[in-house]
Amino acid sequence: MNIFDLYQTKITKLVKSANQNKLIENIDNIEKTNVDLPPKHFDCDISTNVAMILAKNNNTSPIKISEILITLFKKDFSEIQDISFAKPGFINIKFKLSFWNNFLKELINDKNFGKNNNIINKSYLLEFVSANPTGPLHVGHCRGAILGDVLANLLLFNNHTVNKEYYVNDYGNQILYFTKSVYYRIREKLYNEPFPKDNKDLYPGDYLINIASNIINKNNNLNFDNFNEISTELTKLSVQESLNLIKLNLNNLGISHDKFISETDLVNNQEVEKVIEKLKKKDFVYNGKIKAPENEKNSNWVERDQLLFKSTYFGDDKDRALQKEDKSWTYFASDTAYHNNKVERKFDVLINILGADHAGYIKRITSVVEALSGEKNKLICKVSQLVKLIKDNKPFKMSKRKGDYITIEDLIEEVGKDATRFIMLSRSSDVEIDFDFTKVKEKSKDNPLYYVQYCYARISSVFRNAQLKLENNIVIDKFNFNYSKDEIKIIKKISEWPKCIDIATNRLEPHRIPVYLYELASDFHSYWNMGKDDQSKRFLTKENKISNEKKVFLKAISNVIKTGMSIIGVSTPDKM
RNA sequence: GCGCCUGUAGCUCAAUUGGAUAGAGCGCUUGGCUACGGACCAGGAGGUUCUGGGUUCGACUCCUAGCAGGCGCACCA
Repeated sequence: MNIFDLYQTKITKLVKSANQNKLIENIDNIEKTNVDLPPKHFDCDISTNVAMILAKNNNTSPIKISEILITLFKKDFSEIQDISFAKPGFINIKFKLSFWNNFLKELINDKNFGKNNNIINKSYLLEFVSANPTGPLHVGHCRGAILGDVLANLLLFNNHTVNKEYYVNDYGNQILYFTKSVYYRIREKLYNEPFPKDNKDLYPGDYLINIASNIINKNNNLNFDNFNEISTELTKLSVQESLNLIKLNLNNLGISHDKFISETDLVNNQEVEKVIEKLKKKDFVYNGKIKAPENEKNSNWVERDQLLFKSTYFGDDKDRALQKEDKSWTYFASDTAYHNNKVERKFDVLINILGADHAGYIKRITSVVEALSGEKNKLICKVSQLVKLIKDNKPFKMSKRKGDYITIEDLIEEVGKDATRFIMLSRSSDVEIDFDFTKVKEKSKDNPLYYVQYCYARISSVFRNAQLKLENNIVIDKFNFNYSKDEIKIIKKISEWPKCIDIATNRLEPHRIPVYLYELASDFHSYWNMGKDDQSKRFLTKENKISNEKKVFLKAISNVIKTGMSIIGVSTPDKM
């Protein structure tokens, strides 16, 4: 139950009937009203701006409107204890205890408390990670990976359908160089030939040695004497080995995709030609030249005639190349084919999670999706900003070349899966994260993750001491508890949970969940410590018994913590 | 030069789609453990929300013009 939505509906209804009874003449902008949380220093529970909204069109003052509405409220809503007007025009409502008792009664055994049951379910295609299959993932990749995974969890929690996909860029020059690198490592192993370290195009990382060994061991029928003869086969094997590493990384982070889509397959199945025909028919493809960029280092700019997509039509800076000089497809062309494939599968919404370094790509890919689907905003691109690594108080630049980078394996080993997920999620994805590797290791004790987990562990401990099981449903007939002000404060916080989920889902901003959970945990710890001075705030009696009132209170808190933590994909241990 | 992101307390960040007196953590500072687990809590100091203009009853939030930092700007992927 979202009490804010509930009251929004109630208020709208009330205003409409006031309108029919000629009490309020003009209610055109009734949609603009909202129901919100009042500031802390007001002794009330919810607040609405409806009087200010209606005052304008009716050419009157908010106080006049509020007088009418308050009278109606008092008549119709028995759960209201107090309702008042506050400058500059808010109506503040305070509920009776019975309201909060009913609220708890509804959510106490509801494992899905927070879910919005009123929204229309949609089908989503969520593409994320999609890192090149040329080696294991590094720390930079994992932010987007976690973001995507949690977005999927959020959408699923709200009953949407979600397909999680990984687009495998196993086509093009990078893959050719990667395969060649593997080839040289194989020759190094078999024939003792030194790896050409001065070739800047090759991948020097040590992990290639393992990949090479694996390929040799699994394929003793292959002849490695001539690269050209085995290049197709070797590409496949090398990509496969890379993907195994990547899947292992993702698995360590608790992430799994439903589907891996191969770029090579799309190209081999003529999907690129198909989509270009489709775009040509709509007159979005032509042969032409691109203008040189206006930066300084364009002295060696070569103007070429190329097959171009008319992305300027959709507001892009320039049209984008689909074909290279040698007539092979650009990355953008095959990605267009992939997105056409997505469009043809008829999802309601497409979402791509991109790293900040690919943000410049968004305009052209959303343009092409609009061209193909005829729908604006069919594709939503979510950018995850950089993770700035800091080591020993210095920025730490990762370099694959030097073998100087932090892998996901390092990270999980040092920090742990749960802490990694929690930290990566606790900031808005629009903001860069400082990830101080040294500090996170040292200070893992005062990590916000533990603060929230500790809350759950404390509640578990109370139930354990009372010989009860926290996960069992609570069976109580009468909810007429006399909660104190400090308890109501936490119950009110719980009532914000559905709103938090709503906003996080609608705006695709999962960071709101760890932020909320931290606040809830903070309120709880604060209450817990009150028990030291005040017997009535202790959960257990001397005989280790717990009252129904306290049982319900704790269960409600633990439900929200548990649900929230499972959405962000971290554990809630009973003991720490 | 252009595009995207960011600019809030000394530092790292929140701020419920435009609400009322802008909140946390760290750091600084004063207190609290014969414990329902102190991985905790209570208090204090700390703000011209980068700047100017605009819209609005109301702006950290929207518009506009700047300033500063980050990322990107070819046929790489």
